[in-house]
Amino acid sequence: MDFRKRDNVTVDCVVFGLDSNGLHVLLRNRTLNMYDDDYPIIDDWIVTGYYVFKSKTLEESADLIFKEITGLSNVDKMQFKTYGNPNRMKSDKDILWVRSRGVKTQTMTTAYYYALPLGTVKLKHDGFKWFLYGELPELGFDHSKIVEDAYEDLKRKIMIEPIIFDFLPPKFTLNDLQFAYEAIFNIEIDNRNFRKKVLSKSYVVGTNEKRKGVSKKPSKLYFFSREIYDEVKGKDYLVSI
Amino acid sequence: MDFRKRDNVTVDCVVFGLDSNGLHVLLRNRTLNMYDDDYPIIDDWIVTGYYVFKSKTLEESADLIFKEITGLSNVDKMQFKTYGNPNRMKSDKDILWVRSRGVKTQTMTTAYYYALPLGTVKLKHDGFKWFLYGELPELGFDHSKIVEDAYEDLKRKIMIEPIIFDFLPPKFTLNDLQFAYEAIFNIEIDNRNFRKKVLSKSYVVGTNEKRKGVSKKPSKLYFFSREIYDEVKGKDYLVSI
DNA sequence: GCAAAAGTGTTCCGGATACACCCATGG
DNA sequence: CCATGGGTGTATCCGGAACACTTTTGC
Repeated sequence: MDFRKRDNVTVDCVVFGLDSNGLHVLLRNRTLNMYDDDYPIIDDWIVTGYYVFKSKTLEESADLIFKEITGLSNVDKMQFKTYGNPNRMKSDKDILWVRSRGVKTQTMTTAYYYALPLGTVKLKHDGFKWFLYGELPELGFDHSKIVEDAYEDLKRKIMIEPIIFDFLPPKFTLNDLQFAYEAIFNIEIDNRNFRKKVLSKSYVVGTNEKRKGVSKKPSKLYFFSREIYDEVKGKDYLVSI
Repeated sequence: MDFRKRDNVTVDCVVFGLDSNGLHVLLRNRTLNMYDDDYPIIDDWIVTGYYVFKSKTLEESADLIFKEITGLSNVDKMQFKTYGNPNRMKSDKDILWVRSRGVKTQTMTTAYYYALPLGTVKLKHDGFKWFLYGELPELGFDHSKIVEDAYEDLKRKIMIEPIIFDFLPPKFTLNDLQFAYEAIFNIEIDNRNFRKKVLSKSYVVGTNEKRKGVSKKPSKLYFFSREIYDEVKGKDYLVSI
């Protein structure tokens, strides 16, 4: 394998996680101490990214990073945009930080996002932290824009691809699913109409199991069948002019 | 300006053009003669692409290429995907051709598409040619896949962004617009329902002008108002779960 | 005056919305 | 037995789909 890196190309991974508090983004602390360990001159947050190895595809490179930070494999991802402005890094902080690492400032980056239930990730150390999407801190580089673009793309794609299920465990209740939509779009949905609509989809399949303990009345569990989805999807192609 | 190139990054431009025959793609002939000028050992077609200059953004690089082949500026474009498989070029032809040009085989490419009325382009020489989308020839590299991806992305985005108007001249008839949809989606649309729907959009604005000569009864001309569109668009955000 | 494309209304159906109460369980 | 979230049905409305004939001009 060719372990050399393409020294001007990186991959960035925006990780979305959902729990009962809402939609989160996983960020990594960016710090730089110059003279005094207690007073970092840089202390903000970034999306995790890294260089692409010459022998790897972009997808493989993204998955390597994702596995590094979450421990997970085989999670769906979406490539949503490539950023190639040679002046992407323009703030003093960005240049300082990048130089301190001995890397280049002229990099382009291809950005991906991942979606998962927040609880499935065990963070390695406190350099990583989940932030509610509505309460993001100051981000380094152009990462505010990247996260925003990821979110916009997510909202779009979620209406035409079954990404929503990536945010949920394999078995979920209809109320879980409704909450996922509500949290991501920041809207309220009528419960009865929602159930009708979801149950009309053949690819949301009921089980005989019930989730107990959490609430008072046990709730029925469903799962998403990708097989059925793949069969059905071509037909209801979105042509509504 | 830094005229050095990023020697492992290119930009590819898929150019879609519409005329009364349907949706076309602009391709460029790829030939290689080795021993005998009359018997090229490579003679197929590719999408136009080129290296990215270190001082340019990806967008600027794409526009340079686009201007080079069409003579046009300020045409909307869509970045739809970045291809980063180090083994993108695997066929003998591809490797032969690339080596003959003294360039690298390990390149990634960020791909854009452009949409315009076919007639606005004056082709410089017969190395370039328009092909009906349904009758594409054999393409070099992974360009069949790229063109296909571009088309899929186009069909998707066209439903949620006003790209359709890029295919038409500034002033167009409702029947032109209908034909554009029909050609791109390869469907038939009811004329009466279509008119009702389009006329309900405030951003399709009627003029007092009529197009004469082409057909028997002169037809009313409309234009697309981006100003009105931008005002209105936020409101009807696609949330239909 | 006729050929050819432009333009126009009404009915019907299905999916979306609005809305309020009973159910099953754990404590 | 009561608190809590789970689960259910109906009436209305609106946009989409189906469908055929008249109008205006060039020749």
